[in-house]
Amino acid sequence: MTDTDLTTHPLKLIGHLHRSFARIVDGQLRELGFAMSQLPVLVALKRNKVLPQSELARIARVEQPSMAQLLNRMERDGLVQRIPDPDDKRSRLISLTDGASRRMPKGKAIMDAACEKALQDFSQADIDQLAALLQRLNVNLDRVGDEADK
Amino acid sequence: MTDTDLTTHPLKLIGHLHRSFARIVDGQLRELGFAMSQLPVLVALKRNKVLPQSELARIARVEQPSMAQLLNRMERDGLVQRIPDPDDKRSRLISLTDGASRRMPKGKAIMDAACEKALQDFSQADIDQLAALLQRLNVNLDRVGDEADK
DNA sequence: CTTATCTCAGGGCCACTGAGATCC
DNA sequence: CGGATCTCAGTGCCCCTGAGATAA
Repeated sequence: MTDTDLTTHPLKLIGHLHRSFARIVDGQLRELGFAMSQLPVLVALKRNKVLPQSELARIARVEQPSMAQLLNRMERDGLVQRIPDPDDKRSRLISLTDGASRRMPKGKAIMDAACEKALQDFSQADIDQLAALLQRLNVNLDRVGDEADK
Repeated sequence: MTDTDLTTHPLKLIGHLHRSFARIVDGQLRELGFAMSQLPVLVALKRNKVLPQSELARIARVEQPSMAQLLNRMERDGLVQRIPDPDDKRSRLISLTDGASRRMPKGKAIMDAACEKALQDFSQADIDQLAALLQRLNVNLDRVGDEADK
């Protein structure tokens, strides 16, 4: 009776889940100088070496000024550097600093350890099933969001 | 190759999911004067009529000053009222305003509609399975969080 | 005196909008 | 010129810590 909403609404569970996870991981990452909101940026730059701000905003799905602000903090904290784009003088290209690159594996280890603890009693089949269900949810929500954008 | 992390880490999917969902629902709720972070408070007060601030902080799992600030905004927006606790002169009791009570069903309808869209191609078995998996995750994360508190 | 409840002050983060500057 | 890219200024929300006031 008291928690019917919770069980019938997976989306509320997800909110709670996200907060718990953020609490745990964010606290540990902060000791390394990282933050969860930076992860999409860090991962994208790890893969692509160099990207313009607009592309990072697209990847992280935030507006451009939001990304600029995030990159300001990351630059202040010595995680990224901005260098002028030789091909487009309006734009600057973002890349990871050596320090950030060096600390990335440690950050990944923190994430992995947290994931492992969270999934400790899950079989591989459980994990696969969960991932499949969540991906379907993601597809649905993305479609709704795109429709709302019109 | 490009999104191995995403599929192997349900917890990243959840982050993305939470953001997409918040985007959609928060926007619609705001037109009603509600916000997602207020939901735990609104629901708890709907059930219990009257609660002290400390209890609300515990339910929403935030620190007390954070809850005070949230309640300040909610009071400013006419969602809750604070009345002196006759039994404890340190404390004030929080309750929903009539206006907020009246608008709650409409807010719930927004949530339900969003959930339905998100889950539109899910069978009942899918939903049950998803809820079960998410609840196991929640239990694990709560335990990790409690351990970290020491 | 100790503990519980709440307030105040201040800070950080993340996101937005609106208004430019600069360059393609 | 029109459009793309980024910056600047201002706002709001949400969460935190630390330092009180006041009452149990």
